[in-house]
Amino acid sequence: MEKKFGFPKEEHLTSKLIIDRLYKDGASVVSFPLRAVFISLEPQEKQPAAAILINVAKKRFRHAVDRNLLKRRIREAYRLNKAPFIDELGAMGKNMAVAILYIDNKHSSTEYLKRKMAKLLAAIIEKEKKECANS
RNA sequence: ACAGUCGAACGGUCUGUCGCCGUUGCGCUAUAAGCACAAAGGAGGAAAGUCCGGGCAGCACAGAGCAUCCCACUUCCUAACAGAAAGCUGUCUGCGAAGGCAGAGUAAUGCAGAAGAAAACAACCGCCCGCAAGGGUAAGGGUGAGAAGGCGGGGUAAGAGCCCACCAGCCGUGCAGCGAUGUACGGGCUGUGCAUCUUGGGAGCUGCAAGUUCGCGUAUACCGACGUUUGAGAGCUGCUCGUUCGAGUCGGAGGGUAGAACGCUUUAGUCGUACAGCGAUGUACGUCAUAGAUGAAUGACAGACGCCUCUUUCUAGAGGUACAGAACCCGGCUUACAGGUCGACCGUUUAA
Repeated sequence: MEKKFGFPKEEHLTSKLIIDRLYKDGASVVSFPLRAVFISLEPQEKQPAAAILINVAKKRFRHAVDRNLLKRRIREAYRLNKAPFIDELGAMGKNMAVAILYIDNKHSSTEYLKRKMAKLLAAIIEKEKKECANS
């Protein structure tokens, strides 16, 4: 049985090539204080449905401790909310690379981030569906 | 008891749910490898700033000269240092324990300098001698950080180390100290700061995105300049000399890759004991093995307990719980920090 709430290394986005493409061509969705940049990829074997990158800008939080705390909270928010998102992607037969950026200058609680994360992921699916319908 | 100085060490604990990282064990599948399960681990005193020093790595290294940069009381420690220890001299703060700051040399040149009469072969006012011309004079004057070493006495026409006592500085000798230096005696008679400079010691350059190996992939197609002993160009620290290599090199334009492993954690290592030393530290023996990520793990959430402050119906409530996150590794420095602990010492008060 697959673990529902895991976040193994395969789901981290690490390829420099894909990251460059993502920032260049990716579509964007905002659910304040989160912003997602994403791009759909050709499905490949042995690849998870979604690869995620979390980023908190040094410009907004000067200390590494603050950035780490936010990245961890965002990661938890994603980990606990990803199941429906993955299912949808599976249904559409797509792989996706997503960068999640934090665009506030203040800290946010985990509870708040969870709610916003659910919204954000739903918005990605919606936008991608529209995209498919158009093309 | 209160207030303080210096030094040392610490800087949360536990439970539950869901996760992350590498290690080890075991099982499964057909090797490679992957998957599942389990176990024990998984940020700091500053991990920070990246300011010094070293290890390590690559490249370079016949030699000479010039320049550049860093250090500067003494002895000592160290792998090394701009660091530490123990001292020395001057000065400032404090009743004190203590603490801060400065510390190679000054031969030559320059600056100070819009002050002041004068910044070192001085003479504006003043004082003295003199009819005057002129001469003597650093005691008094205002300026300045600094005015002919300070202060008192003698002395003198008035004055002056001109002479004397004491003090400061300089030189010499003796004594004490490894030494900086201190001290005693003697001597002549003495202006300040800064820069350049001088003396002594030191410095090759670049940093783990170093570097090594494997893998993937391509293209020198094209254009321009110079050139093969009439030597393009490159290396040798920044320059010069000198020297070595040398048949391609440089620029434009364009193409490909950006995955993995090693480096990577065992060390100038931790802790303990003994010995040596005032001390930094060293030696010997024993002991322990303790993060290794790479778009970057070491967590999120909930609860309980500590600790601190305030309130209080006196056993509860409210609030707070810092600074801060490894990135090759060490030794320092600097900066940030809720809270409390220990040791030595100092002052005041009380008691004995």
